[in-house]
Amino acid sequence: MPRPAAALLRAITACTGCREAQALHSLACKLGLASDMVISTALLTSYAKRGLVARAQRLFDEMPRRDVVAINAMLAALGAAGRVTDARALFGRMLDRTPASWNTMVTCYCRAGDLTSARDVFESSLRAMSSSVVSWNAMIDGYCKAGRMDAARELFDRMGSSLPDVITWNTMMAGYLRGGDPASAIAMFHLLMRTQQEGEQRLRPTSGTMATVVAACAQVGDLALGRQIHHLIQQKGIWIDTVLSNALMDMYFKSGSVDCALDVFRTIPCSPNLFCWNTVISGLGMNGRGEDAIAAFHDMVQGRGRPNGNSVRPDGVTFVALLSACSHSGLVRVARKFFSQMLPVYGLPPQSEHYGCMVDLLCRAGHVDEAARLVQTMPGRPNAKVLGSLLLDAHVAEGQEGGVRLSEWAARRISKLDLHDGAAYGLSNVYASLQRWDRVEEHRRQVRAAVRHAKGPRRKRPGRALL
DNA sequence: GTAGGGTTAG
Repeated sequence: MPRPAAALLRAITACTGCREAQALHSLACKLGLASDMVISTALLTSYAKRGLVARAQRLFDEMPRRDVVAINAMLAALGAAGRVTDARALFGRMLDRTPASWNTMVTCYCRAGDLTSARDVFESSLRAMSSSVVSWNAMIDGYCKAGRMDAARELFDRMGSSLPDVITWNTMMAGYLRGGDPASAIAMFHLLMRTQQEGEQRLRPTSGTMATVVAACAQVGDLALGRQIHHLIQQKGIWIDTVLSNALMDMYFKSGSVDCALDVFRTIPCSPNLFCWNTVISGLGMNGRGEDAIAAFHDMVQGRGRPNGNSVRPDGVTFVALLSACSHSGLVRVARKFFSQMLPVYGLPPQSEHYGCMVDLLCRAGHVDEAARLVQTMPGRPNAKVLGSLLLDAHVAEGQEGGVRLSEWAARRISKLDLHDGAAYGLSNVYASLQRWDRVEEHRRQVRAAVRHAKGPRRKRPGRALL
């Protein structure tokens, strides 16, 4: 490939924005490289990654010739956009399919939640002798993400001992973790280490393996194992990327080892990204270090805190972390300021979880009336999250009759929401803790009645008010 | 140039 084409290709694969992709596209045209199949395929993928399927499609349609890689790229673009029917049609027209074509279809169906079709395509790929370990991994991941760990495990076991690669193991571990079974994720990690020691050199754990098992340690609260794994990571010289850094920091923060967490933060190999900052801010907050959390926030937006650090734009999660940090440390005035700056300064309209944080914070500080005003003036109808905060926190303002009244107002509003939300069932307990036994019975009757109503033949659409 | 996994809040 001539030098300008190679340079252009590198730029296309590395580019990050829509306008950048468009600029590189027109550059390719001016250089007379637009008809180059490799360049066009890279551009197609670049558009697809930014969610610009229509542009990707046009590029594809205008290609004078299309090889199997170009078609596979288009197939993936359609799949990522959820256009299952179009993907299937294109796949059906393909004369020679590579394993990547089959795998793309499996992933496409899995993402659309159609596991039956995914399984059909997967089995066909086995029959067509066009499968690879990637097909198995894609299918297993589909089951994992659908919460069907039994089916995932069955496939994993069917693979035998030589076919699974480290990604297969990572997928299974992550599946267990996401499915709320961190103990099984840890068990698989031990099994992986044993298998590797028995001579499977392909099964060297990656930073992804370590991130998952560390997250599992954090969930079961096994700091001892977590530390051991941290040592193992250093001993094996596994590269601690931002993902693994986050998992380690999170584990240390959750176990109260703030200094260890900050040590990890200081040694992140590149400039910390949004995820890293969010982890640090929430971690400091949950350890009662509200002032430090706020300082971290300022470092984040100003690009300080690290030599040659970049400025990072906060997102909604950042503000949940920041506001709850304020809440844990009783920093009411600062929280009000940040909350009011969200839209005008940072361009982030407060969501219900942010209102929830503010309600939580105001109630804890005894500003029950202000919390009530906030909920009553928030745009849209307050949902179970916000009302739940109000319900659970308003009576914390002890001895305040207003608090109890507000709690009850929230309870009534919740009972008008969809009861399948689960929040309504928690109500009885709150009443009980308020020692209002008369209301407990009354509420339980309401819940029973509403559930009967919900199960009845005239079931309304879920998510709508029942009363 | 195309196909698979991993981290963050409450």
